[in-house]
This record gives sequence, C-alpha cells and structure tokens, in this order.
Amino acid sequence: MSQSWLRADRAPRYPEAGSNCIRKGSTVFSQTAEYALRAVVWLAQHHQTGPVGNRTIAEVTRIPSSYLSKILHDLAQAEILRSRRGVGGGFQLIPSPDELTILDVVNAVDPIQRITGCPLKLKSHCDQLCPVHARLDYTLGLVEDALANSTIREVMFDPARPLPLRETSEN
Amino acid sequence: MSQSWLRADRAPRYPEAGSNCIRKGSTVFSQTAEYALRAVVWLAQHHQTGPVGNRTIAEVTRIPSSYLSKILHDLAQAEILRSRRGVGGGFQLIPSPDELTILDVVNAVDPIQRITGCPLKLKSHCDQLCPVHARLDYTLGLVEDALANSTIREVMFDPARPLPLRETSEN
DNA sequence: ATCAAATCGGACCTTTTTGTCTTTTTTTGG
DNA sequence: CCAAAAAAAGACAAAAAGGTCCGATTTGAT
Repeated sequence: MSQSWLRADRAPRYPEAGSNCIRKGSTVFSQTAEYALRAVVWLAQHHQTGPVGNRTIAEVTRIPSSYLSKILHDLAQAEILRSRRGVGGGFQLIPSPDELTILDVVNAVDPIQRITGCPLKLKSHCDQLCPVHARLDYTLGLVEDALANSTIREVMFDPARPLPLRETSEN
Repeated sequence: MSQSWLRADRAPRYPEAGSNCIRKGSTVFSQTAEYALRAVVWLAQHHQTGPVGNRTIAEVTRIPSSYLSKILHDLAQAEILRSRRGVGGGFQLIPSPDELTILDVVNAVDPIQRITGCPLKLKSHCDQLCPVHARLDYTLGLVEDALANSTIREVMFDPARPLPLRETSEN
C-alpha cells in the first residue's frame, strides 16, 4: 500500500533550501545526542587506561570542549560515566559496553519523548490517542526499540565498516 | 540481547528535569511537522467543500494563524495543497488522502535528513559509515518507512480511536 | 601547606525554531 | 473600476538549542 503520490519526475519537489522553507530539515537526533554517543564510544574504546580528561575527549572526538563538559556532566548524572576531579581526574565509563545501549546514552542527554497525551489537549483523546498521534507515537516506539537493541559494543567494531572516530588510512 | 544496563530500581535515573539537564527532551518530530499534519488531516476531512481560509483552519486545528500561513505556504510549494488568493480563496488538498503519506507531509515542511556522510568528515567514512552512524541512519530509515507506509486516509478514521481534531463527547 | 591540574557550575552569547505583525499583491463580486 | 477578502512576503520578537567563558572547587604531588 501507499506508494507515495509524489513522483520523482514530478520536479522541484522541495524548492532548493533557503528560498522559503521554514526549516532546513530535522535531524531527529539532536547534535547533543550525537556528541554524547561519540564520547561514550571513544571512552569504551579506551576503557582500560583510567580516567580521561575533557580536553582529550574533545580533541579526539572533535566536539567543542566547553560544550562537551556539559554533556559529560549529564552522562555522569545518569551514572553512565564516573567523573573524578583534580589531577589525574577525568571521565570513565561505568557500565560494560555490552550492557550499555545507545538508548541509555541518548536518554541521558536528550530523552526521547513519547506522545502520551493529546497535543491539542482534547479531553477525549487523553486516554486513547487519535490515529494521527498514535501513528507518530508508534514511530517513536520504533526508534526507542532500535536504539535499545544496539549496545555500545555492537557499535564499537564491525568488520564490514570503518572504526568509529578513526581515519582508516593515513593521508 | 541487550537488556538495558540501567534498572528501574536503580533510582533517580535522570534527575528531575530543570536541574542541570541540557535539554528537556527531543520530540523527534518538530512542532512544525505536527502542525502540518493536523492541517492536512483536517483539510482531508473537509475536501468536498471547496477552498478553506487560513483563519478557519487555524481556529479548528488550534494552530497560531500567522505561523500556520507559513506552513500552508510550504505545503503549497510541495504541491500538497493548492492555494487560491482573493475572495472565496483558501487552501485545498490536491492529492487523494489514499495516496498522500505522512512522510510526504512531514518532508514538505521539515524534511527528514538521513545521515549520508560522516558527521566528523573523516574521509574514510564517506563511502561507508562507521557502525555508530550507520546504526543511527538505520533508525532514520525505520522512521521514514513507517511514515511512508501511513496514508492520510489511514489516519483520518480508526474505529478503535477518537476522530482526529474532534472532541468525541460534548461537555 | 601550597600549588597546579582538572572538573564543576553558572553566566553569558549565538543560532535556530517558533510565533507575531504589518504591508503588499492577487483575486473576486458588485 | 472599486472594495473586500485572502494569500504572499518579509520584518520583527520570543523561546529553545547550541556553544563559550570564567571563577569556584576538588584533588594529587611536591
């Protein structure tokens, strides 16, 4: 069912960005969430070597270091990282990469919000969402499930793909 | 696999909002996209009666009318609505609700952006995404598929759910 | 004890998204 | 032709997200 009514040959589907479009596009995952993932994956790759400082993580993951400190703080609040102050301090991954999921990381900094009540505040839609919002919420559920089924370990290494955060061949 | 490492009994998982969390939460779908859907669904419900003005749509869908006019304009640009100026003018749905998908509507105002290149700009990740970004993009694909498989018709009426945009029982 | 290294935490700035307002242009009916 | 109605266009305002900066606090080493 439902092949899209819009056809590829139907021409300038969406006028080239900038003209009058209100938004450039939704990334679905926030910048913040993507940053958090990068940092956690890198820490998972370097788990053995003790705490790592903000600056180091910022450099290797190419995340603005000042902003990263907030993200790391949130991850620490969520007990995903342990933070140690002072000399030799830094951040360290608490759970095993085998048990930590992408969803855990995303939710720590930018929780996925399911649609629980009617956005229009219609009383009769409170208990039972209307089909529109039910469908959107169903999709949010798919996202949650997909992220909950991806462990950090699964995403640290895949023989068919380049290693995260590393250039494969030197230039 | 991958039951989450975080346990429900593990206590204040995410400190109550407002404390120090950077973000309240990601809605995944933008406000704008949700508005566009509301408007299109209502227009689909009232297709037969000729063009409907911005003001009317704004009132019944409870969308700020000035902002709505931008959204309707974008939908018209995407050829989802036909707009007619002047007396008796307004907006009208072009495609059949059976062939128009939620994805079409969302993409018209706030296109879902797949991850095509490496966000870190690593050269060796351009052709082949690393597992982290591949997993995120896979999830974006799930969202696209789910929305592409929901027609507006399917979402206009469901015997098991309240009608969109309408209070079921009068108060 | 003191100093330097490092995080913490808050104030502040910038950009994007959301929302408002006003003016202009187009269209129709009289 | 003229007046009313409606969309188009664009300037502007507010809120949220993204990002920076700096002083306070904690910690290890000398």
